[in-house]
Amino acid sequence: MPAKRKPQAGSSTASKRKLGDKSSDFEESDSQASSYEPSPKKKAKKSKFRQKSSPDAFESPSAVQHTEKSKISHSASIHLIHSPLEVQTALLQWYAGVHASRGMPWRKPYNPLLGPDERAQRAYEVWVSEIMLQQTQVATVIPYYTRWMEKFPTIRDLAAATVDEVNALWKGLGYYSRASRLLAGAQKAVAKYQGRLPDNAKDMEANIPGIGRYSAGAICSIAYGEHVPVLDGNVHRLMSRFLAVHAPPKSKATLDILWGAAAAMVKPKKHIKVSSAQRASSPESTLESTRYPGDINQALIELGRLLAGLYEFPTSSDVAKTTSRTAQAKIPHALLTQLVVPSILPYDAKRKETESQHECIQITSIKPVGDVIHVFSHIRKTYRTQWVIIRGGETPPKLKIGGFEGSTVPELSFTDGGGEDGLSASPRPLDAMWVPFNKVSSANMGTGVVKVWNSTKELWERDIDGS
DNA sequence: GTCCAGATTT
DNA sequence: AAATCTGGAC
Repeated sequence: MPAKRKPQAGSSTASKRKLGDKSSDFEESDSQASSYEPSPKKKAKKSKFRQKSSPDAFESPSAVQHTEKSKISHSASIHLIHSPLEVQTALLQWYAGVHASRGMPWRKPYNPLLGPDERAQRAYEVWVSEIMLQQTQVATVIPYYTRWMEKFPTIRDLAAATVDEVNALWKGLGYYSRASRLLAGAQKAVAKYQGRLPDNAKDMEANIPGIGRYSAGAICSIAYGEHVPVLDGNVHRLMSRFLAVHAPPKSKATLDILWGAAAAMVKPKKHIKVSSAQRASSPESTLESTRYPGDINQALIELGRLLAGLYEFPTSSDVAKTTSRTAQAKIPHALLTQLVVPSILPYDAKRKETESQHECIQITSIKPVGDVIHVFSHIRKTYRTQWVIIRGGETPPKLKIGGFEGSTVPELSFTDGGGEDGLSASPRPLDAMWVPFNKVSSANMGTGVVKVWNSTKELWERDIDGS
């Protein structure tokens, strides 16, 4: 998914990261389970998976370095969404608060009462926006979109236009072949479909030039309410992290997993029969009726896109390469100041009987995990990771984020590595950034997995036990 | 992202 | 020979 709906410029490191980048590989061999290999590549393109010879400092105790292309030995089921409803709820709740924030003129609330013609008009609008968004970021597209709709309010207006008129409006967007396909698509829709874009993704993709799997899914879910998935670069990034996928990002196996996950998100729920009277009185059913596939897809895209407001684990920047192992072990204690915590006991201090578990937190263990290299554009960053166990407190400590201390923790937490990420929004609990320990890699180091809030307690307790 | 041409598989 | 996959171009 190269050129596409670009993430907000300069927002964060993640926008430049290659998902599944294998610049370094640490995967704890995880004995059991099936062996899942992302698409059997023909010849051994070993060079592509450059190995990292663990430099200086220390060796990672649990990391295993592979000399061959690593195979992932775990059940493929970890890459499935196990409670789509739960995730959907959190996602839509998040989206409800941001969907209108960027003033996208093509984004309108889904109206299930619309008739065929009105839906087709919506499809036209979404279509134009989607094609423009494939190559340009939202802020830039808006004025182009507005001008376009003024000149060609309906698909019939577009169909009647000349290439020159279209190109004139497209000027500055580049990729003119898209503009000409837009025109060709409109003409075909008028000539063969009574001026209405096909109302289902399959037909749309098969018959309208310039519309592929992604666009068909986006347009049909948003305009027609069809339960079809979308997977663009943003959703790819989101789902990769959510499911802790660490594999060649473009391989068929990886794509299959991600499309499957995207499909699970919009899978229609066999709704329980509710009378309109019940619906009116039950907030539950009201929410249920609000779960339109188009909203889910847009929410996924939106969450995967800017990427600002992402969080990383507490990090100390610019640590000298020569820092000794002993000196490094002292860093985590200083990092506690980045957390919202009750009083802190020194690492080595013996806990006095009088000191309540709840009033004090204390680091009880610090272990080097190994180095993780994060490469994005021209920057190459080494994370010297340490596994720190913190004991005490009633709940997982939250990250102190400038000015937002104490605000509400959203149900969805999404984090990213990279020190230059804009840290905004509300503080996240540390455990919301939890990443399966055996999956620490360049692809997800410092990257939190989106977690549904009500599942974090369990994770927290499990981590404390060190199991 | 989509399209297309060449390679591969059934 | 049709269906599917893959890598590069726009």
